[in-house]
Amino acid sequence: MPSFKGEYEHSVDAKGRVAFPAKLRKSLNPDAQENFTLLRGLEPCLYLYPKNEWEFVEEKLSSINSFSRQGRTVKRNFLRYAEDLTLDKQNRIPLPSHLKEWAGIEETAIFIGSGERIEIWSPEQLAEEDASLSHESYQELFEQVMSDPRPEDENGR
Amino acid sequence: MPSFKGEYEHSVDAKGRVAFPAKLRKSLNPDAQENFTLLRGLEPCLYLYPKNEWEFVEEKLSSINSFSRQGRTVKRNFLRYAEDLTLDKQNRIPLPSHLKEWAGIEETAIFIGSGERIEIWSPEQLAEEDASLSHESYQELFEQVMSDPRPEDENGR
DNA sequence: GTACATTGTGGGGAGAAGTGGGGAATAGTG
DNA sequence: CACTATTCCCCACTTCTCCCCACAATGTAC
Repeated sequence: MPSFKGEYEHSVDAKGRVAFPAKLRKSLNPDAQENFTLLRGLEPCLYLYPKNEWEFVEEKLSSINSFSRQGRTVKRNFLRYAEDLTLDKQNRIPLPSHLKEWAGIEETAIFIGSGERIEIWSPEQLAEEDASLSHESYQELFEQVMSDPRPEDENGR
Repeated sequence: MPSFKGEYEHSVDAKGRVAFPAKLRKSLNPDAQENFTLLRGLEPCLYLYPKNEWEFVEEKLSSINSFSRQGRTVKRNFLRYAEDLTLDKQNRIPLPSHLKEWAGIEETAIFIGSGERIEIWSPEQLAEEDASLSHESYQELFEQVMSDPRPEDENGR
């Protein structure tokens, strides 16, 4: 199954709508039917999961113990900022204002295909993230991660 | 299965299109059906994977944990600069402008068959890379890499 | 050598994608 | 209940991508 890839910069209009990139649309699983879940990422960006991939995330979440302090904390703070949304007839998504503000997205949004999910960044936050990653350190990290078999972690999403 | 080999120099036209070398075309797996993924290389060149080879790369990527910091950094920075593309009816590929600029490719592109993938270089960057590799150091490196059995690393792509 | 096929190179334009606005329908508030 | 705010639907325009065409150069077969 093809995964999301590429970087696309689009305008966010006055109503908070932004076009979902046509090339990313081609990588959507037909079962997902343009239904997504959008939430805060671990960096200052948003994570956009199509429905079929979000189901794996929920499966993982449901295996967490809701009665442990750690489990409750993770579930609460992961899910409280999540929202379901769908593409409109012009293939745009409405960015909820609380998520847009949190990620610092104003007039421009950058979509980054990252395998099973899509990240949505503001140009400023992305530039900061990029500035903190040198080519040398990326190269080392790449070689380390790509040559590391680590079969135990293979279902992490 | 035959692998890509050889070096071919072609013109890039004003629309960013460049002919895919006919001899490399003969080494394509018919299953790939002229579908490719193009991305930034680790050196200042582009990597072009036919679909069937890219699938192995994606398989490796999907085994990386998207919730670990290292995992998500690698996925983001590897996939954000990747794009799917297909040959047109004249067997040309459209080089996306962001990749073309990054690799310093202007009016001429050099294709280098490198086994399971193809590298695309600008003449200037290739000349620099060549200048920094003396025949002696290449010879040593060659003997070291080719005489090192290391079967664990053989799936790296 | 010639004739034909294949490969490489460049241009025009139709259709897809991106962008923005108005107004109807729905949800929220007092 | 009435009023306001938000969401959703539809439309229109601009820009970009991709399809098609044509010609020149090179390779292959006879």
